[in-house]
Amino acid sequence: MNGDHEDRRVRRTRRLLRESLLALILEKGYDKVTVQDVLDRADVGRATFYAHFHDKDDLLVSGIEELVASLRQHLAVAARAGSHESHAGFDLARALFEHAAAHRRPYRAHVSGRAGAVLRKYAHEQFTTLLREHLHDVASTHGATPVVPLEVTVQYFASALLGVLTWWLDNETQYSAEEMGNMFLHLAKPTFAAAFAVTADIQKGVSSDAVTFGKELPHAV
Amino acid sequence: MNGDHEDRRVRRTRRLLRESLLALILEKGYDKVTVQDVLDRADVGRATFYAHFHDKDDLLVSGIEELVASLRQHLAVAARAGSHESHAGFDLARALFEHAAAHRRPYRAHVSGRAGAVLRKYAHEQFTTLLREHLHDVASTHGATPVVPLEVTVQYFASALLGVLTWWLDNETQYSAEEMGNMFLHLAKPTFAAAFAVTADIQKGVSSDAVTFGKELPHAV
DNA sequence: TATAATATGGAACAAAGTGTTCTATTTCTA
DNA sequence: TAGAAATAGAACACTTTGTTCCATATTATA
Repeated sequence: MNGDHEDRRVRRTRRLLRESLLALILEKGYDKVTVQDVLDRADVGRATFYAHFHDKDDLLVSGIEELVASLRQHLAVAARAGSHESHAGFDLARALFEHAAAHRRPYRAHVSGRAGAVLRKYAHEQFTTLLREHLHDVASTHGATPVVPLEVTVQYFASALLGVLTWWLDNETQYSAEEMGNMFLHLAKPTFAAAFAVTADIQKGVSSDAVTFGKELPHAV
Repeated sequence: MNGDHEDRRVRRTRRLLRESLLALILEKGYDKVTVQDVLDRADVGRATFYAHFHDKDDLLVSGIEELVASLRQHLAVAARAGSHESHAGFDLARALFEHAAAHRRPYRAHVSGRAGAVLRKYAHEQFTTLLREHLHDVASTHGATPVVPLEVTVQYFASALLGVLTWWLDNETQYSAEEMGNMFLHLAKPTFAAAFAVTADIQKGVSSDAVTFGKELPHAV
């Protein structure tokens, strides 16, 4: 059987390349790093590089995938732990800041301003996917009807979260992960309430001033 | 007197170069556009290009500056018009979406996902600067004390706004500028309230559950 | 441990792009 | 119209990219 284990040389090469790129991003920013830089730093031959990765972007993405996997796992644990209190696992944000604090180096390289356009886009996609699933769940579980098109809310939250996180990563942190998480939640929660109309409340006529936007609901035009 | 007027040839050259870059960004995305592409499209000589701009980024930034100037003017007008109603010119957002709708092409090229890292960063800086000034004004005018560090709120709003705008630009719009502005405000307003504690209310003890974050206020730690 | 498989290093390569310099020519302003 | 200034074009050295070939090394495994 071999299925699972790569050749030791392969593992070594890929690890060296990923680590070198990471270090170089932190030093010069992704856009200014050349393949040659990575080769020199990793002390790996040119032909070898192209045997493993199609180009610089490919290496970059490969590097972040393990970080994303690690984050997803961390979030899953956090979701299970806190699902009964507060806003139904809404402390995903808190968990994210914790995870970022625990893996500050890769986060700075891959999420902050030092990262290139490729990764910012990738990170944004990860966040929107996560939030889309989450909001969808919450909506159907709590019988909440979107007042604003769900996708707009998703983009809104994902961008705000990514933006605050990026700022925190790029500015020598004066706030702890916990503080950041709490601040974000404090800002986000009221919006969360505004984005959905709880069906029960509507029946009570409480949400009389709730306006519905977009074309999702027929009577809204 | 010459002071104001550039040589007609200079105007023509710069205009051609900017327009060519704009068109090429929309076709291929900024990162894949080469100086040679711009030269060919504009039918301008290589030496001429480098007589005017230091490099591709320089041309890019020069191109966006007139857009920003135009936006600032539009916002100033909107602020004057609506300063008495609603949240003290908070409909800056509405005005932004209007402006973006009126200048869709340059917005798509310079703000959306097709733009490079350079411009995203530039746009983010413009937004934060604008918001920072605005929130500062509102805070001092209305005697509102930040509950969350002002810079965090700035980053939060700027990112959310830029994110929603980008999404709107990149996805063949099904929503009008007015709808987008209204949706954004609907999401943002509650957060705005949560970000500040109005001094008058504090004296009445209404904000008893307001938590203060960060190290800005001495008693918060 | 011997061997067959395979990953690596190094060099050489064409292709594409960058930014500079020089000169002849065209176009502008005054 | 004349002098000033901008432009086109070509040639240049330089950097980076991605590929190919082959000798050498390391590895898994029988």
